[in-house]
Amino acid sequence: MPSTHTVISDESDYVKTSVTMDSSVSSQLESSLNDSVTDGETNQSPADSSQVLLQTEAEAAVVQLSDGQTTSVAGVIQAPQTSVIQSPQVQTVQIVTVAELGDGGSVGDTQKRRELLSRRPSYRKILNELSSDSPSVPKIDEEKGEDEAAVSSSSTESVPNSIYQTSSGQYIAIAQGRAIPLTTPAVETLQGTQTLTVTGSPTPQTGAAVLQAADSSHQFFLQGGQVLIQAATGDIPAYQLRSPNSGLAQSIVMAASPSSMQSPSSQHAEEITRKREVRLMKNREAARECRRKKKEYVKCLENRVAVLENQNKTLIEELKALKDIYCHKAE
DNA sequence: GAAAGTCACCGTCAGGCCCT
DNA sequence: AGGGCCTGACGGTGACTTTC
Repeated sequence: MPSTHTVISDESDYVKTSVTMDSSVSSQLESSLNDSVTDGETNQSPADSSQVLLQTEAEAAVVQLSDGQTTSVAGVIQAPQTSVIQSPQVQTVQIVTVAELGDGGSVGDTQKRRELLSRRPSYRKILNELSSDSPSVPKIDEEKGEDEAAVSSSSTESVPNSIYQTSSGQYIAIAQGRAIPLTTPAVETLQGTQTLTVTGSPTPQTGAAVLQAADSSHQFFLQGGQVLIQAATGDIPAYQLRSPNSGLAQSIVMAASPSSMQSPSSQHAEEITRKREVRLMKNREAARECRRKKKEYVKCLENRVAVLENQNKTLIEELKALKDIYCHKAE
C-alpha cells in the first residue's frame, strides 16, 4: 500500500469538488510525461490514425471519454501517440476518493500528510519542468500575465501589483518589488461608494488610467477601468481594486483609519505596521497566485488523466485487434 | 420562505524551501 | 543566518441549491 499523497488537500476548497490522488498517480503522471517526452522520437503509426481518438487542435485535445462522450481539454500534458507495441509500459491511473482516505484521519496522519505536502515542489516548478519537456504544456509565467504585460510600454510606466493604503492613510503601489507612494488627485462620491479617481486616462475608451506617484517619478496604469473604491464603512475602511467590467474585486486592502492612527510611538510603530501591511498584502497576492497555479495544475492533471485513460483504452483495443490477427494467421 | 447544505473564493498564519 | 517566496491549513463569507 503506497503512502497516500493528497494532491488537492485544502479540504475547505478542493476536496469537496475534486479528487485526491494516490502518490503514485502524480508521480506516474509526471513520470509518464517524462517517459513520453524522452520517447518522443517514437514514430506515429499513420496506419492506425483512424484508431487514435486523440486529436490535437492547437493546444486543445479532443478526448473521447469512456462513457462515449467527447470533450475538449486544454493544457494537456500529452504524450506523442505511439503504437501499443512500442509503448514499454502502460501507465495506470488510480484515483482514490476522499471517502476512501477518510478512515484513518488521525492527528498522526495529518502530520504525515503535512510533511508530505510540505515537501512538494511548487506548481510553477512542476509545470515549468513539464512544459520545458513538453511544448503542449502551458507555461506559467514567472511574472505577469499577458494582459498585464501588454499594458506597460513606457519606461516611466509600470504596472503595480496592487495599490493600497498604508496605516498613515497614504496610498502606495507595489511595483517591481518596492512600495511607491501615490498621490490621490481627486475623490468623488458615486452611488454611496467613495471612489478614488485617477488622473486623466490616455485611453479612456479602454478604461485604462494613470496613477501618478507622489514623487512624480512613477506612473501606473490601472487597467480595464479598475478603480479603487471604498468597500466598507466603519472604523477600518477597506478598499478594493475593482474592475467595472467584471464587478469582481481583485484585491481587498484593509487599512486603519488615518484618524485612528495617532500613535504615541508614531514613526516606529508606523513603520512596523506598514511593513506588516506590505507583508500581508504580498502574501495575499501570493496566495491568490498560488491558488491560480494550483487550479491550473489540477486541471492539467485531470486532463492528463482523461488523455491517459483514453490512451489506455486505445491501446487495449489495438492489442485486441493484433491478437485477433495473430490468431487468424495461426489457424 | 427559512434553514441547512454545498461550493467557490478569500485572507491569514505557519512552516518549509531557496537564494543571497 | 536571514529574508522572501510558496503553499497547506484554517476559518470566514457570499452565492446558490436542496430540504422541510
